[in-house]
Amino acid sequence: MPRHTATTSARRRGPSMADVAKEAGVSGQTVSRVANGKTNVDDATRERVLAAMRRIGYRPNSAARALRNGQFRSIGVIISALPTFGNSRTLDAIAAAVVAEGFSIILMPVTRPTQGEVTGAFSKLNEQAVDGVIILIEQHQLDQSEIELPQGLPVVVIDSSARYDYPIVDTDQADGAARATRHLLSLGHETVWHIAGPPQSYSAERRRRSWQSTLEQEGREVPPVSVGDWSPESGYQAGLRLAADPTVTAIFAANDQMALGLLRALHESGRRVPEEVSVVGFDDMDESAHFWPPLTTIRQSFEAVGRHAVSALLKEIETGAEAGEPVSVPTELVVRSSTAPPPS
Amino acid sequence: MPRHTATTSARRRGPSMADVAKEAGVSGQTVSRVANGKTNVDDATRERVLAAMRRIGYRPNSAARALRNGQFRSIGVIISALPTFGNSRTLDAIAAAVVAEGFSIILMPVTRPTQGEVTGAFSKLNEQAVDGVIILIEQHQLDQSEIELPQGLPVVVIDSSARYDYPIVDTDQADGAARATRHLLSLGHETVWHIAGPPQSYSAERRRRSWQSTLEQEGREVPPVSVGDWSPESGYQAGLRLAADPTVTAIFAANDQMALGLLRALHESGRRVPEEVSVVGFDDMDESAHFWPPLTTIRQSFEAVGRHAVSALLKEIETGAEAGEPVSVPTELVVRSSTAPPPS
DNA sequence: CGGCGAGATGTTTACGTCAACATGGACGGC
DNA sequence: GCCGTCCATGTTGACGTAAACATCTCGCCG
Repeated sequence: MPRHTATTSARRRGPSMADVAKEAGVSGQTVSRVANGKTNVDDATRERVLAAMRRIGYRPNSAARALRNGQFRSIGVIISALPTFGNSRTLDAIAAAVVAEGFSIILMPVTRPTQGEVTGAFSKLNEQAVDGVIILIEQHQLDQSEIELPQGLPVVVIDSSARYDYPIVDTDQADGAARATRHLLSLGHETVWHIAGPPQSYSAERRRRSWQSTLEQEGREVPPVSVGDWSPESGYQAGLRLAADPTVTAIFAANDQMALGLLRALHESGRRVPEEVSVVGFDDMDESAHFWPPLTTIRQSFEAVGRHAVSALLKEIETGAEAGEPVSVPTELVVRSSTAPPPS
Repeated sequence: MPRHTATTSARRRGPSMADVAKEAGVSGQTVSRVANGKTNVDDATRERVLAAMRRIGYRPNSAARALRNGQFRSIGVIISALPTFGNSRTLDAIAAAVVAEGFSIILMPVTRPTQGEVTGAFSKLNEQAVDGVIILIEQHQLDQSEIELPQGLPVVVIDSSARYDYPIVDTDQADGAARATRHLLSLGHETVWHIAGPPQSYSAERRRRSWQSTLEQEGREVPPVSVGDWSPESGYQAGLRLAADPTVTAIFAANDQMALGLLRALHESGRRVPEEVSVVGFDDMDESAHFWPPLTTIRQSFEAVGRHAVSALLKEIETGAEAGEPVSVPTELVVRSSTAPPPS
């Protein structure tokens, strides 16, 4: 590697407290006091320092501050499948809550949710740069074997199996799936078919199990499950098969995207929604109200999930307390035009 | 604020190089050399140090490293409307590219894209913690008056007006809109109607202008514009009005979400797509292929935009060079089932 | 067999900030 | 008028790292 002179590629360092101090004719410590809003500074002096700061464009150096305090005031988010509807919403809520607390947020994307990638995310992005971590990973083989997270770093897990020792925040998946199933049953349908998400996903599993046990509780037959991968395409494929069976009158898709594909399959097969077949989704995406027909679905509050995750993490960071109670965020049934009583 | 003893809320600092040095019986400097993969270390010594690191769980302290080097190896992303389809995709691409370069990424969300919020994002999250910034803001009043960005911090702007002095990376909006318009014209439609995005959005403006000038070039009448706000609901409202006019046979919606609302309005009004009315969208969301009918649209590569933004920024960081050439990412017409020749 | 260079390792110091302690002046009570 | 107090401000040092420089040990060549 060639040597450069200081001006070439080296970042020219910004002005430091010492520069401000010289400019204002005070000591560095006084500058520090002003920068941190301490009260024991004469008003005139404070003004002079503030003016000097503005004049030379002083910005506090967060690295030095972090080094001094042993705290970074920032939290990391390990996330996979960021552009996913739910994940991006949750991330947004997390980010908003985090900055509201005066922390900043470091994003650690992983391409695939494998064990190695996740542990790598910790070490690769030197984990000494965060005070805590939120793990937001859709489907994980993680559960296969314990993943080792660095020493005493506070961690909150969203949407995980209960295998972790860390606080968990999530939507009440079981309750949502039960609502969807009961809604269809209460309209008079004999039973409810299901297009599930990928079995590696813990949310998908919970929705599937809850759908099943709700049917069993009501003494209904449990039809075979179609398995998708959350994508509209997989919903479409499953829908094509379901549409061919005239006994199918009610379908619960594990998310809105698969419901969209399902609707398309039903249209193409000439099965009218909701007159012949009723459909319920899960998520309540922005788009769902404008599907054709507008989709009845289960709304989950990603915002609440994000907020709870942040507050749990911050509490853990401040008190040093280990894992608190898991938090379960309730869901809501949104009835639109894709459900109706079965044809008589 | 009450005083705590060291064990209470104070983050217990992890082991430092000094600890490793003592454990391995070498000097701190040698530990540093091993940590940084320098070659001038005896193999036996290196092994010993590595073992010591593992034994006591050493992690490099990035704050101290940043302080020493004057570099953070991290870049900030100022983003508004994160959960938006395009933004989350772009952010994902940015994140992937950034970590591939060994940098980490700090998220700075702003709730509204006002001048104050954006400048606040710089100072609030002490901007000394990043080596550069990518601004990803959908619609901005920013252009109203110059926003003052901190001194010599490298900046890349995505989807902005040309008012900035910073490198700009964006989709070739004009080209995309022209493709959409010409596609409809080439099917035999007399003219093309347009549902535009919000006028504050520079992308929306460019799409609208390109649609208009394409029509003018072809000597077609330019119908009045419907203005939406990107949401399916606004597309639906505009669609209701358009559907009532029997002379409307071809509509170009400025994004897929508004196209979705438009499709619903056409269905509700009993206007068949594509037999009576053709529709083209813009974005090519995952869902678009499964709209009813599957949507003809303009695909833009958010991935390419993200990648280019990162490489432009990194180049600027390394060389210190000011604003490079703006980058324009091409679009692609994806023909599906929502377009056809007009009814004869 | 003395000297010299190369490579391994140690020592010093500075990066920017802020807690802890030190200093120094003003003011009030007796 | 002397002393104790309080408040503004200054000085010192340490956080963990790594560049620069210093030292020490070999081995090789003349």
